[in-house]
Amino acid sequence: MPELPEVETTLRGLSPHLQGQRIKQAIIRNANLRWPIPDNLSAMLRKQTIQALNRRAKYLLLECDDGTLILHLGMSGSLRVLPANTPAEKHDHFDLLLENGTLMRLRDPRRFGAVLWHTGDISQHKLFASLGPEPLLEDFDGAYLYRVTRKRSAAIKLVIMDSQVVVGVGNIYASESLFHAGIRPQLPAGKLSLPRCNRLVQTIRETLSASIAQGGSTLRDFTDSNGKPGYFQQTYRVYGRTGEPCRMCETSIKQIVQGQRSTFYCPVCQK
DNA sequence: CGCCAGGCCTGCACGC
DNA sequence: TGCGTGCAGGCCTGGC
Repeated sequence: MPELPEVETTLRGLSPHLQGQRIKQAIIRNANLRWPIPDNLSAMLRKQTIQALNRRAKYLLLECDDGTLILHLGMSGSLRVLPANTPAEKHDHFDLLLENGTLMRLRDPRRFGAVLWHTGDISQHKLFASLGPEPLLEDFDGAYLYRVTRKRSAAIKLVIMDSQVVVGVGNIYASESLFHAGIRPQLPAGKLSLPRCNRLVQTIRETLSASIAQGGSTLRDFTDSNGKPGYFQQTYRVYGRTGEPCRMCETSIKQIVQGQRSTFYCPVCQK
């Protein structure tokens, strides 16, 4: 369940190991991810230097000399840095072996992740062309959210999970942010006032930032082959707490389905 | 054994 | 036309 904070933590953990390093070899053990890993990827990556590592939405971007390696962790993916001779296990589908002996390994049991190669401007890539703003950058603010929700009758929870509105707000943080903002997930987006849009933007930023900060504390384990790099269990306010007492008012937390996924909320604290 | 979770893309039908 | 919306389907495995 990598959400944006896990992806950001992974980025920060990988960067010092990978930045400026030259790729010796890419190994594809199972190309069958969400989309097939391109056939020619190994040839493309050979001798490429990783100039910079970045993140857009939940995609990790390894910017190389001649193009960008796009990585997505899907539901169950994780990336680790390991010694070059570490034996691969069952769900280890992709390796990047660096000339300095470092190995970056993708493990993804459910194979919802992705490994893609793109040359040219990444914003032109099909997957990136219509993405909304990053939730932690300044162009995502209350005025923006107010403007883009005006004519939308869909539930606010679905709208903040719409990657054209804002990226990186997954199912867990959507429920959590709405709880902190005191907004009922079913509320038609167009009915939110400007102050409530301001508040919701604030709580989205805060829940994501707090989680990233917490993830940072696990970074020392990033290269530990036994650990789960950059992943962290948190205490949620509503997510997964169906029937348990609200931490604010003790009312039983409700679970509903929106857009074929579970939503959790407090029927008293959220209006 | 069956069912569910999850990210996120794709396709369909429908109404304005 | 082209969009927003609601729905379903696909991909996959581990855990209950």
